[in-house]
Amino acid sequence: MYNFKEIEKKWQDFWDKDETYKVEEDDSKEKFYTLVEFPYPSGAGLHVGHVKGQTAVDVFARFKRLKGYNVLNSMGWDAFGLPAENFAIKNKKHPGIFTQENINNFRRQIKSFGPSFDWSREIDTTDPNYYKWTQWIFLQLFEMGLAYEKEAPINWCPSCKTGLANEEVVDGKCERCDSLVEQKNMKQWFLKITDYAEELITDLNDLNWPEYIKTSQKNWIGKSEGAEIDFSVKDSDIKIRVFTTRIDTIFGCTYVVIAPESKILLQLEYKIENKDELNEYLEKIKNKSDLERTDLNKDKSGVKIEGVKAINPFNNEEVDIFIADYVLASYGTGAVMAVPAHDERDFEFAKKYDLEIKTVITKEKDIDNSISCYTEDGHLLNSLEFTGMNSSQARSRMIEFGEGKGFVQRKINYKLRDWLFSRQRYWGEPIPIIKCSSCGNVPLEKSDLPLVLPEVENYEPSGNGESPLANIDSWVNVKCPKCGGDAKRETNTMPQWAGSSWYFLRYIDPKNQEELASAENLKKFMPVDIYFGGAEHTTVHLLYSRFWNKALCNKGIVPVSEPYKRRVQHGLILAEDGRKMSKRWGNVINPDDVISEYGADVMRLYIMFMGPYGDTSAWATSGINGISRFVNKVWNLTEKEITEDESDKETLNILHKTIKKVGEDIENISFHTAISQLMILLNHLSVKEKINKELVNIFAKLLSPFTPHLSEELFSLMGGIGSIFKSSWPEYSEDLIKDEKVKIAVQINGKLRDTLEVDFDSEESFVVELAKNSELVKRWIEGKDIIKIIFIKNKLLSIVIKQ
RNA sequence: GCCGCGGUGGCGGAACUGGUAGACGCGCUGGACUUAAAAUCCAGUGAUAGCGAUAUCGUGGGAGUUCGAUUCUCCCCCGCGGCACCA
Repeated sequence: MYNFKEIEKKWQDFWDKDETYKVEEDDSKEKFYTLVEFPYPSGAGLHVGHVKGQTAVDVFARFKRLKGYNVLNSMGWDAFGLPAENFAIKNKKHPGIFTQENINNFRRQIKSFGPSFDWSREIDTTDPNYYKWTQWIFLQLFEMGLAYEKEAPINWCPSCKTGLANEEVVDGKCERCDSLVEQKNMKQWFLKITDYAEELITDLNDLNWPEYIKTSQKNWIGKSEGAEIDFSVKDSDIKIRVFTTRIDTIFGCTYVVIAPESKILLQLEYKIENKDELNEYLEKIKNKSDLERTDLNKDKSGVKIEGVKAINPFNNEEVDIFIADYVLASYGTGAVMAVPAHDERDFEFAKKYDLEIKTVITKEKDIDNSISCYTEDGHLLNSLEFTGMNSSQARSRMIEFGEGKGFVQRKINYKLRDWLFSRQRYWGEPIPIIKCSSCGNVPLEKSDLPLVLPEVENYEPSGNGESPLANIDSWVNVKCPKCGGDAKRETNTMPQWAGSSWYFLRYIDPKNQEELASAENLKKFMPVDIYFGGAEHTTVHLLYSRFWNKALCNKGIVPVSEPYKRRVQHGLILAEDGRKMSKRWGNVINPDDVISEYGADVMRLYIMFMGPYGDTSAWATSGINGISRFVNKVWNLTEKEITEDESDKETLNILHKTIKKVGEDIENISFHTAISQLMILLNHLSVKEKINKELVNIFAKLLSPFTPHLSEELFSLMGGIGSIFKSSWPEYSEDLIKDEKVKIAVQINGKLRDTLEVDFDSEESFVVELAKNSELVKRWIEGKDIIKIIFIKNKLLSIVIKQ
């Protein structure tokens, strides 16, 4: 019986002492940078989901090491965050204490399943030596004009008492605590991610990422190309600028709509005749929650502005102006031209308020067949000189025409908003800015970093938009570094996403005191060759960190514009009952328990065997038993007679097929099929009485990415010296993969009637003769005309007969 | 609504550029070992009919292309994920 407890411990100790996974200084070897998302060290401990990602990166890293690469594979802690802070509030203890305890527990748990991380490079985002550089990067962004302060309506979570980025609001609720998010006007720090919107889209093209992640990111950034058109307000100099992607429908515009929060209203104010009615409406809107406002099913409402008319510059027609909350102030210009005949929303609104609907696009040329709303492209009607053109033609002609006259501008809009970057909480990186009444926002000097998070008495957020740091007068009140006058520190902290936006750079040179990482090392190791992680980061972390990397690249700090060459995401592991694992259901699988019952190798192998890596699958105790059987059977090979005698041809054939398939499958992240091939090989070997020593060695190597402890033990039993991971991946021989005999399928009119065993590469004439003599075939073709014979070497013979 | 992915035995899932559907694992059935059980080992296992050789059906449904379709084309149904009043 395989004693996993003893053997796993033995090799884990060996790896620690041997520093087996330390990145080598050897420059002759090509680098390979494997990365897995570093965990937030929660109080709940390691989840099997973490194990899945960390095992996958480990399989890949070990494989690449054996393939001769100098592999960088490390681990760290994304340790700022709300749970630690909430713990601190409740227990009146520093969140760092709780965080350290959790980190220690996570480290122990991760080490207990034996992944090959270079622990000498471990990082922790809450360590001042780390966040010094997070702050430094902020200052670079500030210097580049990419970090700015602005008073704006922001997403505010009343329960977490902090502002949130757009990416942290899901269905109008706080991603963390599910409270309804409110809009609050506050002066806040933003990062100008929108400057990179275009690059963030186009550079996706060259990345080896799953298509669905690319589309998700594109959708999130939401590029749309169109034009801005100026409508002038009758009897005034005021212009209302609208954004549209469908300038081809301009002649169907029967009114203009302004968002309730739009600043244009102030300009128009002196002309408005129904101010009371408008104010009443605005008041009503204000009281609606964001969720209510964006509910698609809600009735559209609005109010006509009396006394003011807008003029369509294309035909000089006068149209009415409305304010309505179906138009968003935050997108485009905050105003739209309404074309009810060709836009669903405008159509709905026009129906409700009985407004004119004017058809200008038809599906078929010159035929007005539209009864309701037609939103597709088509041919123009009633559009003066543009009549008869198709939509796309009309769009470019109209833009040219309008640009010539000065009332149209080509414009690209993005849904992506700037990243709200300040949080009114304690447990985050302090923003390294001093606010001086005469000099404005003054950045700290590099030599003043890290700006260490000070001790406070009370970790509770004030709720009034100030972080707990604001209460420490001695920390807040400083002299302005520029003018020497009285000044105050910025008291907001950075969001949790900050530390994780660049951690992959720090692994490369984690102890560097002078730079975030040396240029030389960055050049050597960037980009990350393969990045494993979870689906929840498709549009948040992945987008933020690409942005930071791009900004740093523009500053000449990072040598590559895209940080992650290849991205692989894993599917969830559900509980045995098919539900999500949760304390509430009491169905959580704790890796500690699995390891003590079955061993680390069995857990790793099982998780990799559960199904396709990207798929969701449910934990099955019976399944893990099967893997346990497999591991014991592998061990039983050592009880056979180990010889130097050569293996038989069939064995070599299967062995070499396995070498080929396991290598290819690991490369393609098809771990479960790699393992099934290893099972096929084992099933073949299990019935033998004697077994070749070298064959055991090769088998151990093929298994080693999945079951490193077992493989080390086998390797050393077979006389290997040192770690198996310092050896090399076996090569396969094409000759040995070829089968000597092959089975050929014989089909008659497409139906399988017989299989013939023949020599490899047998000729058509030979196989046809053989088939014609087969009783099973004779039965079907006797007395029939053969119309056609299709022969594919080593595969099949298809005979077509006349019925 | 839009975009993306998927639907294969009792279950997880295999199947290369169209070429023997169901690899591998689980489960189940029978047998060996055992006083017995567990563990282990051996054999079987898509459905239907047949003692069997074998035949027919079979990859969500319907049509099509083809000697041949899980794979390609069109239509439809269902499930999952993302986005969603973005003009």
